[in-house]
Amino acid sequence: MDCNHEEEHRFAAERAKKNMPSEEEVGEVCAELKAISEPSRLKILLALRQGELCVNHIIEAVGGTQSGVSHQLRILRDNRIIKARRDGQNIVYSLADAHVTALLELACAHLNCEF
Amino acid sequence: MDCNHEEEHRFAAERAKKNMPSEEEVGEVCAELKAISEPSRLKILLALRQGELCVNHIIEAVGGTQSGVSHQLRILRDNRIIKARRDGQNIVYSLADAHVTALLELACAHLNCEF
DNA sequence: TCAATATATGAATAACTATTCATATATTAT
DNA sequence: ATAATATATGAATAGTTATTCATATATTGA
Repeated sequence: MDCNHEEEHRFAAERAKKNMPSEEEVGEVCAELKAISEPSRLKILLALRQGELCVNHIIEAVGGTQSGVSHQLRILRDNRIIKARRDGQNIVYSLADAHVTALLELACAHLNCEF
Repeated sequence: MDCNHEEEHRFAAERAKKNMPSEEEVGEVCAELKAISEPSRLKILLALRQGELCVNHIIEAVGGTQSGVSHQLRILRDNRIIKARRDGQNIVYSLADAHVTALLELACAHLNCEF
């Protein structure tokens, strides 16, 4: 279990241990990332980069069933990735904030999906 | 199934559909994000922000079993989130590139884990 | 070559999650 | 009030994934 590396490694290990965020904090960041990390949900988010959309427009853009999309929307909403407002019969969804937008752009940056 | 919203919504829906990346592209981005989005793996990545670490140092920093950590390391390596080099008996891991570092920083940005 | 150490891996299980189906709620128009 | 439309939700299932245990591989030193 011992490591004969240079001193710098041991220091890095100690710093890492000392600075490791709590389980709770790690869990929060993971929950946010995980909400983004599923194809069906990522597609919804990519669609919303064009601007706010009501549910049937989202379904048009990403495909899938009404129920399925609605379930994914709930997960995204619960994780504050998107926000909803009612407009008559429709519920209109949009990206929650600039932080989410930035995450999306960075995630796509190394692909050619620069739309 | 029809939506009586303003014109701008319909345009957004059409743009979204037209610009939606392929299933394959979406899958690639998701795979990368998903690799980051598990507590055990995120902790490994946070530890590696301090600099390269060999496996037993990683175990020290994040906790868990040798086997468990090794399995997570493989997933991170397969997804090119981290890279490995051998140094004698040890394998030394580090973050793969600046893109990963940027993703991590952004993911943590809205928490207080600014270490 | 043998023992010791460090790391990896296959298989099994248990926990988690996406999807589907059926149904419920809420809004608008008649 | 009723019908029609839009959206949400609970339950069930099927697929996925993390974790554990046992074992394998690779490197070093004796």
